[in-house]
Amino acid sequence: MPAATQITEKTYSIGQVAKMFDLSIPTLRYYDQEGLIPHLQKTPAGIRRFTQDNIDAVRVIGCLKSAGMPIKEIQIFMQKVEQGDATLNDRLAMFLRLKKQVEQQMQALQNTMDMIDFKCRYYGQAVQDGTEKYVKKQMPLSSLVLPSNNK
Amino acid sequence: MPAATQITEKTYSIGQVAKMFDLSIPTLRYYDQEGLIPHLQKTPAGIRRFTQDNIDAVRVIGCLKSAGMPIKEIQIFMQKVEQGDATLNDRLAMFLRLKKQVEQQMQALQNTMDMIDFKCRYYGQAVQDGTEKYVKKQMPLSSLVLPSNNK
DNA sequence: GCTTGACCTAAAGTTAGCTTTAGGTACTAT
DNA sequence: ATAGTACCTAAAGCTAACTTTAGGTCAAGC
Repeated sequence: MPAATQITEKTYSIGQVAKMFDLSIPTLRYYDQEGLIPHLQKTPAGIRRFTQDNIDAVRVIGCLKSAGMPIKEIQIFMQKVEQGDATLNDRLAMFLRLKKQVEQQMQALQNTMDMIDFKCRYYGQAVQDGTEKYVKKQMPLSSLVLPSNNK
Repeated sequence: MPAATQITEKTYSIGQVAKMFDLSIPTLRYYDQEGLIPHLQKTPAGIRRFTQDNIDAVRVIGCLKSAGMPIKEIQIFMQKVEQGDATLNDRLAMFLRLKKQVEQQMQALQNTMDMIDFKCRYYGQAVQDGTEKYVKKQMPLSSLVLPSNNK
């Protein structure tokens, strides 16, 4: 064994991380300020150094955000991450809940897509006719039935 | 033929429409103010009366919003609706563009779902192990490959 | 030794999309 | 006629998620 077993992990500057994720530097600082990046360290001079774990956290933030989760809730999740193994159950429960929410979002987006497809057909015909007059009666919006909300 | 052919279409109050779509009354007024509801009429006393067309417009607003379209753009679209048949091409083009955007959103949401599924498996194992220690090495986040961005 | 570029903090500013407030009008039933 | 309910406008207020501003540190290269 070496006398000084200091495994200095590779780290990245805030600018490098910003480019990786196409985020602005102030945004990353804001995330840090809000406690969204567990265990993010600074050099004695006060410069942030991102470890792989920190980078993974930024990736998870992106995921949670695109699932529509507000910053405050992401904060709560990251606090649980900081608390270690005692919160594993909570974190699993959180992702299971999130999965259901995202399933609903996908269904909602599919409904939106159905409406858009309808409108594409509608306006496709209207453009052919040169007027909306005929298509308006033959393809009323009411002919687009919303899918039953199966629970 | 009757002497006075006044086809008085059935109309709805703002409160009724609010309930139909589960929107607040101020929200509907705000939409009207922003010009999102073409041809919305008021009684001489200034009370809004929603025709079927107006109600269809509210439904379309909901669709465009859930497609992530900002109010300002919905406004532009509704202005084209008000301009009549001359803008049919524009409106078709708009929905075709929107369709592509929503396809991308669905792909993004699928990626989010993949991450969530991964985290469910990850924390499921961690909970079984009683610690994150082992699963962290065996299932690093990097093992979740992002799908190639096929154009 | 001085300029350049990347970083820092604290605090104020911005934008979207509503919501709330304050004060008033108009049918509806008792 | 008066109480209640639903509607109205104009304007101010609110929240989230950043962004911008102002002023400063630090290490590297010329």
